[in-house]
Amino acid sequence: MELAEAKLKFIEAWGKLGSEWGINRTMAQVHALLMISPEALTTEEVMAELSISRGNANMTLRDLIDWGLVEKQHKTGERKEFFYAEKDVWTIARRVAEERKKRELTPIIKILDQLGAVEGDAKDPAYKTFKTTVTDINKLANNVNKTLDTMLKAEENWFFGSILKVFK
Amino acid sequence: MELAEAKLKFIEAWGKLGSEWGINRTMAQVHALLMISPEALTTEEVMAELSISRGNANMTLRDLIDWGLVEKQHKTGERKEFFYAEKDVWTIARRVAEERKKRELTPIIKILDQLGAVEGDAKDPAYKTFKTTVTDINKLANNVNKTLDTMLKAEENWFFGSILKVFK
DNA sequence: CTTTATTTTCATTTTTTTTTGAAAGTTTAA
DNA sequence: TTAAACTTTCAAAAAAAAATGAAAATAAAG
Repeated sequence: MELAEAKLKFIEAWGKLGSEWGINRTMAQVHALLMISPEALTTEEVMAELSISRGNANMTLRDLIDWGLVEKQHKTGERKEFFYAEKDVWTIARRVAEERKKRELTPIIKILDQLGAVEGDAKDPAYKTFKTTVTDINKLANNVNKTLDTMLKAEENWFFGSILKVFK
Repeated sequence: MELAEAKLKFIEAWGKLGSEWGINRTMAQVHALLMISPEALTTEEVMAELSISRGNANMTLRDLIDWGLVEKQHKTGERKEFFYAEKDVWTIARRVAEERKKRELTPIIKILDQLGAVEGDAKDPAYKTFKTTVTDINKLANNVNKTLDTMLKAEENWFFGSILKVFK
């Protein structure tokens, strides 16, 4: 396969995967494009490569910066801004985990805590089932939370090395 | 908080979480409703509780069955079908992991394998960056794959018990 | 069979999400 | 200053996703 073709396929696949996980397809595609670019790109280049509008490129790049996956660079003599993507996959995975934890896990745990305080008749099956389900989900969420905390502090090696042996 | 209010909040929160993770909001809500129902519900009941159409309820319930999260039940003397949700959170987590692995992880690994075979000049930075990025993502994906395999075979205890101590 | 209850399908409509592009805003350099 | 280069915003348009509902299909009962 040619590089040009492979690039297109990678961008397409990454975009699809992103959209399956609730991430805007274009954002995932811009991320893919920058990940495989050795050099930082300008907004113009991103627009041209992916055939997207200026507004879209700008907003998407800002979102990627908010996710900690892309950084703005300035080149001396150049007036334009350049965008460069983090390329270490372990760092990428950690940043994504960190953001989703903050944006989604923490809020849902807060709600589950509130719902755990529901009042009702201990003999009512509807009450019992509700309470048990919410409590169990809360426990699981807290375990995921703790595991992520550990993971976020850990070294790359944690995942690529020893961890797997523990479960053999 | 009253049970009725708590139920609504739970259904709403579960629907929101689902949509953030690429799962149709209504599907997540139907799942939430069934998880907190001690008894299996009919299509009619699901329609009424969530104010959704028959077609929507039917398709959503079928999807939940495909995900292995809900089962159809038949009651003697009753002609209607009843729907009952798995309530063990560890089983739910496993089923979801299993399905997403099959639907998303396996396909992307296949593509990454193909892209790893890209031909090019070993001195071209564009080629090098592409190759490195794709290879690294492939390695990570394979590690996630292996970890999931282990997890899927493991006991509930794996997650709720010992595992966390390993990382202390 | 025939009727009736129930489930499924899918073309159409509605809603939600994403994208566009032009105007407004900002920064830099002369 | 002023003007050109560049970035950001956001109302409107387009596209994508989800929901509706009535007709078709299926299944059970008489």
